[in-house]
Amino acid sequence: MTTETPLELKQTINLPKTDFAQKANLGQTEPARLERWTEINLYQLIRERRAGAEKFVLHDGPPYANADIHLGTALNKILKDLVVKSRTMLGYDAPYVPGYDCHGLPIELHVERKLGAKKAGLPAATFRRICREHAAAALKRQTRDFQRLGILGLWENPYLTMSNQYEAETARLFGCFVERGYVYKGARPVYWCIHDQTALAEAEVEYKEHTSPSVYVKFPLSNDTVDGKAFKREVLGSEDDPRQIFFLIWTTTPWTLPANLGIAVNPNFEYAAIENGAEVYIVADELVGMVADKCGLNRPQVIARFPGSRFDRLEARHAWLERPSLLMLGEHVTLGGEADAETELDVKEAREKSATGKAGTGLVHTAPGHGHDDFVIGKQYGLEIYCPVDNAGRFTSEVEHFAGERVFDANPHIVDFMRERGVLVFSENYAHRYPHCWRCKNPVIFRATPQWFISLDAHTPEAPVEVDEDGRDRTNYTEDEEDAHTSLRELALAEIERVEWLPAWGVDRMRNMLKHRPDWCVSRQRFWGVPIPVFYCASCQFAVTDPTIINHVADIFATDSSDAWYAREAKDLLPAGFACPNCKGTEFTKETDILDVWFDSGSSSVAVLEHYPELRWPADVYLEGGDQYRGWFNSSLMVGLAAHNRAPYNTVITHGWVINVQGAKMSKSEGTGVAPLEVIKQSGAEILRLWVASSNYQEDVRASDEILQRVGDAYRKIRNTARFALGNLAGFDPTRDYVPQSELLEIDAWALAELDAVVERALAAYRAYEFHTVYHTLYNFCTVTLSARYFDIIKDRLYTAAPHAHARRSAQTALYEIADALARLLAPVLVFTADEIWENLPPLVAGNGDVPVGRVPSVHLADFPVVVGERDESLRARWAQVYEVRDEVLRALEAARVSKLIGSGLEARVEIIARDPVYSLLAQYGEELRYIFIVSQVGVMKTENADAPQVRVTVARADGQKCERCWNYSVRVGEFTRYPTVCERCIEALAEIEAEGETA
RNA sequence: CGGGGCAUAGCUCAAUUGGAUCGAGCGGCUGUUUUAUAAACAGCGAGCGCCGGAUCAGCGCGUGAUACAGGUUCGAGUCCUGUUGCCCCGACCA
Repeated sequence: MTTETPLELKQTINLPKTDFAQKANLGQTEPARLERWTEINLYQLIRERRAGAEKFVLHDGPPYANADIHLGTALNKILKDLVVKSRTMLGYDAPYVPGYDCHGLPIELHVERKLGAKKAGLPAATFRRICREHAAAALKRQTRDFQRLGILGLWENPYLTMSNQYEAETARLFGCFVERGYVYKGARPVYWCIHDQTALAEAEVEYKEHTSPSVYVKFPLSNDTVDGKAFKREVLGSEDDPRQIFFLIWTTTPWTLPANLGIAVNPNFEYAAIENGAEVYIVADELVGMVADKCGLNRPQVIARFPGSRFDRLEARHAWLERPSLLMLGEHVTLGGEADAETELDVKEAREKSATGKAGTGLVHTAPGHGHDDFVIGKQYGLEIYCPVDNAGRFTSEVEHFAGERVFDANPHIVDFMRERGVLVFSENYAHRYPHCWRCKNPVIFRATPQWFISLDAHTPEAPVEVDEDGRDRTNYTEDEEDAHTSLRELALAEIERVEWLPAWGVDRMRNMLKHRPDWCVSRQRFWGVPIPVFYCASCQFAVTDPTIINHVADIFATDSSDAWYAREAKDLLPAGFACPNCKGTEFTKETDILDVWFDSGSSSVAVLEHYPELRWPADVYLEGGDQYRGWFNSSLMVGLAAHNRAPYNTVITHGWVINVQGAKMSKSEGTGVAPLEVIKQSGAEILRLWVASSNYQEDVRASDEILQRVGDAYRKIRNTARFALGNLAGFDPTRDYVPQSELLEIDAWALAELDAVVERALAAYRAYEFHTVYHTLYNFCTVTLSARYFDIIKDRLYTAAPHAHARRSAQTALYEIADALARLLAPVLVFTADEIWENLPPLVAGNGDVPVGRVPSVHLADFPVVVGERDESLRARWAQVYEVRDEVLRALEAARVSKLIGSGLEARVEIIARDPVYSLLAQYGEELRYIFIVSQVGVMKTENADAPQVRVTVARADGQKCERCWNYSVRVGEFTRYPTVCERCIEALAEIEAEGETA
């Protein structure tokens, strides 16, 4: 018996103690931690630690190095980081090499705007240098922001599509396509300014009001073909009927009529044949009235009706030229009447307004060289991409009657001409929005120009392809038995079936796209990109497309960058002594087109995965937004097939778009956007990361202030849960105090069984890339299992038992396992907080052999917890029932509280009358029940009455006095002279504490 | 217009793949504790009647709900058809 004075009771309570702050202050602590990671070079440490482990390669789709990051970019990068970190902790060696897409039009446009008038006369090389600097600056800012998000990767050496090595590889890969015979030169309509004599990108045209002649023109049915005769018989009853059948078309660009090669109809529309004297016109049934009004036909008699599909491949004659015009089926044909307008915008506007009856006949004049839809359908039907208009917008000599005239000047002449010929049914002026050049403000035209294409359907070198004045070339095609006869499209369609798509509908979307996509036009009439490495013989115009030459050029790019294309003469880019294979000429000019930037980024799998030693081809995972089905997933697939006959990815994951609460698209201009950098500044990157993890990214993801508020609440709950565990581990030395499984108190064993189930669920979810399941599992575990139940119950034991007491060590053992597992499971999501938890776990000091000594310096170097399995499921089931009874008790306590019987639950004595299964369950726990229910006394009685409720709970005031130390009520308070205000339980604890001379 | 997707509580998500009356957490409201304290825990969630001045409790009745409308099925959030709304792609935004 000690003779010292009694202890201060408050000092004998083991209150939580930890450096793990309650308030996260993420805005400040995150950057500090990032700095520490940089100091120890955490990413490299992870690489070293995983060296030799099985590889897992996520290949980063390069964001465009133009603007600053927005919420969508953040979502994309955080998801990738979740994949990389979780695979790492699952034991893989999962390196992450980020990249940037550096070439392309948006940067050019940006630079042009900045330069303004100064751009004129600037050498291409200088212009490219400025573009390069702009991209470099943008990607630097992006890198800083990505790192701030807590994303670990090879930030000091990302891949850049504008690096020498990358540009060289891009050129070589173009050579691969050439070698396989997929590359050809064809024509394709682009916006063309006849004033500046240059191609324009869509972003470079402006739409303004413009008045065009609107004309209705009749194209006669060919009466001398078999099909034509049959059709005539169908309409008029006899092929000898003197009446002539005409297809009535409408257009606002009469100057494109000389290039007419076809007429498109919608296969799903009804068309009518109407009589006008000795002539019969075919127009869309719905538009008969409108057309008749306009064209001044009285009381048109409908003599027959057909679905549009009936006209497929019928032949009409050109309105005045000795040339056929082919009837074709196209879904782009609308009744709005504007589908044959020569601009995309007109078409779109018509669609949006779903305008009816403004103009049109439902039959669309088609000139494949002068319109986008025309081009697509023309290709489909094998029409020539015919464009008899030169750079200056003048008709070429082959155009009868109008050769040499500028197209806009020719318009009225053509109208007059048609009127004289009697092929014009009606004309009027038509005001609409029409594209104009953004620089010179003149109206632009659609004009087919020579372009390089990659064929989706070429099977062999001899496959028929389009030829233009430059001819085509198929050098050095190697007869590779296996795939020589397989087209890119076929290869691609077969390959995507082997790829795993998440979500699964991705394969449908991809298949659909591949089936219908046109040949890939890889030419861009621009400067900021990888030049198409092709030469033209100065004397015979022969196009040199030779993989050997291309590789020679690529070697130059590798050392001098593709700027060399602009800085050097053709002869300095060709091997010494190279002569034209066709005419032996030795003078060459360079191709001026550059490659489509999708070719750049599509090349990344080879250019990056085969370049960085830590990576490998193919990638395990691509993960991008759903817009990339047509973009990067597609171009990467093409390049993969050309290079290695295989898709460059095993799994493709897509995420949805970020939208606001109303489900509308995020828009900065409307103020509905959430700025990621703002969120980071105010709440921390963790909140953004937790938001990503909480959302089901396979659908569109919602973001708003309220949602982020909720996520912030959740963060604090998780943080406090961890803090409670850490605080109660003060003084716990795992190597000394750890209680073996078999000696744990039952509820502690239960908590660990629950933890194990959580670990199992979380790991399965991580493996399946279902991060929101991880989040909900962990969050639910924190709120319900731990905070509301386990922690609340064990508080009494942790605080009031003697520090060394077995019961306390038992709880601490569970807390230790929980905190450790939480840190690991949270690490991919809460990268900063998990590391902070990790640091605040009790130190592992001198070991006794059972527990490993020391801990890796960061949780990101650790593995996920291991699933024990073989859980005692009966334990979990039993406790589930106990908690059901507990809920009943809590309800009863609340009622007692409302009626002012009690305040704190410890002021209560609970009496339970239960029927059997429940009674015997409760009986097992006996004295424990008061701790489980957090009341001072519990009495359990059995009833045999089958009419009684299973459980009946009544509440009374607890007997005895409140113990000053543990606040439980006991009739024995006051019995103990040394500590007269304390209960029998505390007396024992105090005795132990005094004996050991220890406080918490 | 075409291709693809989505729609469950104010918010984030479940629902054993066609199984019974659709759930959890959060938020909200109302309280309790002051030993996780810038915290923790709990209860509550249409309405009507018994009910007569009001409140609480109890008991009883009973309604509704997976965007909307149909269909298949013994049975549908889940499968089919259509409609509406929103998103993505066809326009170089992830």
